[in-house]
Amino acid sequence: MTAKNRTGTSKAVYLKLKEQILHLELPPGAAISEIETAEKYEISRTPVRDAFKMLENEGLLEIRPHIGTFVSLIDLNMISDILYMREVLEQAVFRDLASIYDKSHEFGIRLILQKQKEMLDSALPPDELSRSFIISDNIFHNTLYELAGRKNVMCFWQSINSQYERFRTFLNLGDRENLLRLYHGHEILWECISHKDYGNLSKSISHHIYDGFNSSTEVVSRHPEYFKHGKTE
Amino acid sequence: MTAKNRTGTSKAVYLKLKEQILHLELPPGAAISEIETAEKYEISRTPVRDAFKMLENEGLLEIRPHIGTFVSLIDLNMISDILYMREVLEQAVFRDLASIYDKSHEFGIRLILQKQKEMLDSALPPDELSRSFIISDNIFHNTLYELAGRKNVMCFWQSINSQYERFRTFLNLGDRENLLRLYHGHEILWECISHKDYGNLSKSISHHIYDGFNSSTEVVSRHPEYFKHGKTE
DNA sequence: GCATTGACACTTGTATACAAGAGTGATATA
DNA sequence: TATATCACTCTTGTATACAAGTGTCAATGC
Repeated sequence: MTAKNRTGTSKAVYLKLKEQILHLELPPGAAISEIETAEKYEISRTPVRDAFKMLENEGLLEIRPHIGTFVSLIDLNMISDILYMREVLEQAVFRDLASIYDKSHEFGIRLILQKQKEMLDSALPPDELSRSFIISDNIFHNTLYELAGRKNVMCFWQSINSQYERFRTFLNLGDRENLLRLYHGHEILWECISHKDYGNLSKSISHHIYDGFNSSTEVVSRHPEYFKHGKTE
Repeated sequence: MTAKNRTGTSKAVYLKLKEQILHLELPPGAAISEIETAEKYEISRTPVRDAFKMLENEGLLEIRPHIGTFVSLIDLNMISDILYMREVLEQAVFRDLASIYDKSHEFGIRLILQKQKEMLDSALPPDELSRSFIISDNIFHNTLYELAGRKNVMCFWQSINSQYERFRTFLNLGDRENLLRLYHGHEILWECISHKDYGNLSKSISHHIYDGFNSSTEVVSRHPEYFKHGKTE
């Protein structure tokens, strides 16, 4: 973290902290101080404050004036609603994409899918595999949104996706078995789109999204302190 | 703007500026300086900067480092995608609401609708009528989301709704005739929900949302400098 | 006349000092 | 012993000084 930059310092801190939060190195509920962070990266409080505000906007931090700043607890109700939005939006967007699908779209998508398959067949260490695959997963979805002409929907989406990303990491949805299921989900998704199979498209999207989430109760109960258990309404 | 507060100053400035932007008192493209704003409200640059960042997050300001800060142009592609998301999400949420509807929901909604009717029948000056009605319009939609048990969806929604609000003001969708159409849209919407009339529900939502937007080209062409006419893709 | 250059006035980004809320714990008092 | 109070230290909020990028425009050299 060079201290010479006169621009981009805030963003660098933001990205660094975000990574640590998403990978649970900064666990939910942890206290995080402006001064501490500033000293750690040898910068002043100002860019740190900027970064904190950005993370607060994404729901990853909770700033309580004159008390402290804390990594936000995982709000299962929020996660549920995020998945709901994703389900509804993707069903609509991908249905639109299927309706305008033509052969020219094939190549780009096949390329991404093949890359994912190669990753899974490779001998990458689990941690690295997981990280690479999730990046490629995002690219896959981004590309579909873009082909459907709904780039803005994707843009907006990324701003609230952080909380779900963290949850996904927590569930350790990154092991090989889960990644394989994700990959097969992608293949099925694309089959449905390219064959304009609207009936199975909706079902495969819902399954793809909620896969893993519904079987999370057992894992969640092992770290109750990470979760917000407010009023269930 | 009291300068004695040690908390809440940023938020106050944010709300004030947001109001001015949404009501086009600060028109799209206008330059707005941190120092100027700070002097105007007799505070320092710090809370002004915070407010600017918040508005940038909502897409209402564009901060160009070392150049200046400008009220963002209205991006019609973005508006289109926002309406699309709203259409898709509301169709899903309201359909869910219809499926769990029972008589106990009736009273609260009827109360809101009656209030709106009274507004329209009153002799309020157009400006005030418009403002009050839009607030009540938001309450109406909020309540429906809440009844459907999707409060978080609404929350998230409000964070990207600002740009649409501004566009709506620009179109002068606040005149009595348009407000009446909005009101009738509400009545029809609620009829569909309470009678579980799924077929007409989707249609009336789409109509309610796009009403006014499609007839906007003429008005838009009168102020081309307010709009972003980037690549149409 | 034209192009280049450099001083200058602006902007936002960053660093730092101070203000004030909020919790903690020791101490004085009943 | 129980309780209230006050000092201390932590936090974030705000004010201000300085750094550095960017564009303007006039002066200078050709």
